[in-house]
Amino acid sequence: MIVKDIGKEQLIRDTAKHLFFSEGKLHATTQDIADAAGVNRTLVHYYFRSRNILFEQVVEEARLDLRNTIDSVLKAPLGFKEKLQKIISVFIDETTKYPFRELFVITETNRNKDLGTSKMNNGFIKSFMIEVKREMDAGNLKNMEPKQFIMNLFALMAYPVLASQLNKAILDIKEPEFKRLMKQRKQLIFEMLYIGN
Amino acid sequence: MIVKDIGKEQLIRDTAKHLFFSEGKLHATTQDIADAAGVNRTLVHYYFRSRNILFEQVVEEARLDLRNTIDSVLKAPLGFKEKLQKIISVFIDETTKYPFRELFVITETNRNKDLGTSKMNNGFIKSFMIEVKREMDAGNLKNMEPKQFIMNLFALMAYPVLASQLNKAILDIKEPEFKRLMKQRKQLIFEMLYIGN
DNA sequence: CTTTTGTCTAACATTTTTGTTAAACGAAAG
DNA sequence: CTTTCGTTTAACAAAAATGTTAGACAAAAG
Repeated sequence: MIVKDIGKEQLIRDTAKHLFFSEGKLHATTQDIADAAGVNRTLVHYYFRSRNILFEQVVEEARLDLRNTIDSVLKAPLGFKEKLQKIISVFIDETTKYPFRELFVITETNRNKDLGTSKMNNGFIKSFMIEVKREMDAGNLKNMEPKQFIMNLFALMAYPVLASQLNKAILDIKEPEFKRLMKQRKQLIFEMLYIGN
Repeated sequence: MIVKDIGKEQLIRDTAKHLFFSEGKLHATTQDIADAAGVNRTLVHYYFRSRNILFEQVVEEARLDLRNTIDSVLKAPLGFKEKLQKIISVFIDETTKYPFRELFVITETNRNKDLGTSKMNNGFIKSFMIEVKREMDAGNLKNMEPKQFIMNLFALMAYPVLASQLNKAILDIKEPEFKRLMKQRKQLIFEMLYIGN
């Protein structure tokens, strides 16, 4: 992992993120984090006072990153078709980079039902849903409730990476083939959803 | 929760499963489990000797249940169309009953990469993939690699429930509406995948 | 040079979770 | 009735994880 020299505080935060989001070690202890960062465990407490504070910060960053990722593409000034392609592209790139980030947010959002709710929803989704409805009326998308469309979109983008180990096990495939399949998916997902031309 | 009188051992196992799979409390301690089961914590150790043994048993049961669910429908002697409908129906019913079971299996399969692999894959998926290929050639399914089709299928079935809290947050909906949307999905997923008549 | 300041660490303390033991209890067998 | 045997529990022990303190250290300020 690339290490910034800017400071141990950021190093610790980044390492925690790396353990949680890239390696999927959801139960990593302060010791695990310190070891991975190559610092003394006490330093974690020096900067964050408690594991929980570090934890909260990282969860919050994850939730924000996820939300920003979604927002930044939803509000892009593009035609629907191009926007949809961009959403898929950006989201899959992000997901590949941090395969477990969404799993992490899911787990934490489940654990603390109230906390996440208010911080995720925003106006962009609503205006995107209106666009979706318009495209359905125009015959470019299969007709359904826009909310269903969005759930389908996220499902197709997120699930395969999220459950990559399980998918590999069920389909009996190894990493190289899995990588190849993931590459195909940007185009594939678009084709599954967009039936216009 | 309905409690069988058959014995505390099974009660403890069931309670653990309930906490893990239905409530999503992935980090429940022996104390949590004992409290939820209404038994003394020592009893957990009396029957299972260690938390880890109980844990392994429950993971194994989950993996087996998931595999059995998949197998039982895959090998059903039905035409493809009916089989696909049945797969979706059974899987969604199961997922609704144990919303976190797959999340749990995913998390654990991630944690212990080697363990799960061998125990999940089996012949039924392979023969199902052949059926899928045949239906693609017949023009009843959009043409793609069968493995992609299966990932799409699982994604559409599993993700919305798995990430229900996140979906509710993003789409700004409450439980009743979410339930309604879930009910619609059996038909919807089928229609998205099966383009024949 | 010495003082200050922020960073870092070892040693210690506390809390949380897990695991063990010895004994209590009640039902069924003798 | 008393013995046996599986179940259950309280009390104790150990381990794992978190949190605190006092002081070392080095670089910058005086």
